[in-house]
Amino acid sequence: MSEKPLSKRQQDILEFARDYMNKHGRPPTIREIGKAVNINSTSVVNYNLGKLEEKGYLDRDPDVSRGLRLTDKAGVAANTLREAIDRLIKVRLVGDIVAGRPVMTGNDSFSTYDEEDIIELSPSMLREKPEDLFALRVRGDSMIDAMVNDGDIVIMKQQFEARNGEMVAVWLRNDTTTLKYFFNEGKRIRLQPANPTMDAIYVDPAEVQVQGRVLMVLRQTA
Amino acid sequence: MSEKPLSKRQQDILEFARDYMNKHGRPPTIREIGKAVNINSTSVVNYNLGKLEEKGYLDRDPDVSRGLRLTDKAGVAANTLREAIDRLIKVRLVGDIVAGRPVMTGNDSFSTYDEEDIIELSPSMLREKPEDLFALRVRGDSMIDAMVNDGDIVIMKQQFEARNGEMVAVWLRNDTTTLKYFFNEGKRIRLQPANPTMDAIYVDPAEVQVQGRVLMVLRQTA
DNA sequence: GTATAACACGAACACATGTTCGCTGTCAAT
DNA sequence: ATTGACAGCGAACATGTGTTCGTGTTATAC
Repeated sequence: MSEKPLSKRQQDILEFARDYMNKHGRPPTIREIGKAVNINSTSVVNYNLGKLEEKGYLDRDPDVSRGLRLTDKAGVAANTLREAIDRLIKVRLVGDIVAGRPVMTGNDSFSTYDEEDIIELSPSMLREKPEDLFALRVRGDSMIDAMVNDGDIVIMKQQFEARNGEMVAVWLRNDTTTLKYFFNEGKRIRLQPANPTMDAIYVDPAEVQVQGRVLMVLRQTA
Repeated sequence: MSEKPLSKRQQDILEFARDYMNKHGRPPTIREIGKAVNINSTSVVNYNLGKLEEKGYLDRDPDVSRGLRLTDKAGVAANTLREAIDRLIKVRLVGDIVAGRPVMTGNDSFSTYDEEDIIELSPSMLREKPEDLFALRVRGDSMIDAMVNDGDIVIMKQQFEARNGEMVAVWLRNDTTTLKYFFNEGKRIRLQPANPTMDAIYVDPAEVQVQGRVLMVLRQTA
């Protein structure tokens, strides 16, 4: 492992490339790098990119425009996670989930929902279509029995039916939305809190509307 | 909102672009799309890209090579999130956290830790360096009072000191690692469980070793 | 001093790539 | 039959972009 430090130019190039990719979703060209880092000659940029590749900060595809990729050594992995989460939250946070009210969504997910649409969704479809994912921010501590805090973000997959044992968001006829484990016991449906010290509730199937399955719970304490 | 369905070709283009970007980290060129979707003429690809842009599935930067970006409508956000999480977990899951044992890490984080290294880390450094992030998978339900389940993944930032009110992973001299809210009360340190029905424990500062601050809790129920 | 390597510059080149244009075919509406 | 919108084709063009080459500069070692 050669521990040659990066020159200022090389650091600038790395930083610019990282920002550029975050901003534009594609790698920069040699000339774009040059302009940003005040290098007039494309060959100099090319030269330094070669050095960065030697040192393992990026990969290059020869003869391909914008053919460079930052490696983990250049510090992308953790960043992309945070940005992806930020983005998901910004884009797909379709509503809040509050005890005492049904889930309200602005536009596309549940508002256009229609009884007629409760058709069987094939499991493969669900796996393949990430568009069905959405996120809800939990307000209040009504979900505390599901180990979900005030402020937590629940990432769900939209589906209107549930299999036994899945944790789902259900809307009850008494205008309450909760997160519970779902068990269909034939004549009635058992909704089991995640907290074992709390009792299950039993409801008539007609009074239950499954809204989605809980895939992930996110809690930010920063 | 025109609800024209996408033609087969346009669906193929979207899918190919998504895969290509996941694989190569850069958008494809018109000709690459053409080859993948069996279109011989670049103008036809161009035409369909225009249609897709009209319908809001992507953005294009004119006169820029590989100047196309998929929008959220095309279902990228959720994908990148999942991949980023997978990647982070794969790369940075440095160990398990089990009640009754201190945190064990294979290589770089805590194992090389030395008493001498407990030096003040500037907050700005922490903000700037995403390398300090790491993840732990919680085993057992000893953290249940912190609203953290068996199997949850805790994303932490390595730090050896804590400010009051932060949720931290602490290692106690009795060989226990727990997640608690941290309060330094001078002579003693109060460790407060997240669950309000549980009592705080008080420990001597010499017996407490802060290992990191909890940034995020991840629970996958899929 | 000279030699050598690392770094930088600018110009020229080759080809990759987005854009444009004329043409054809299909299909539904008139 | 005619029109017009839509979809597709192929060729030509202008420009974007990676590559190469000769040269110059600076620092270090001999």
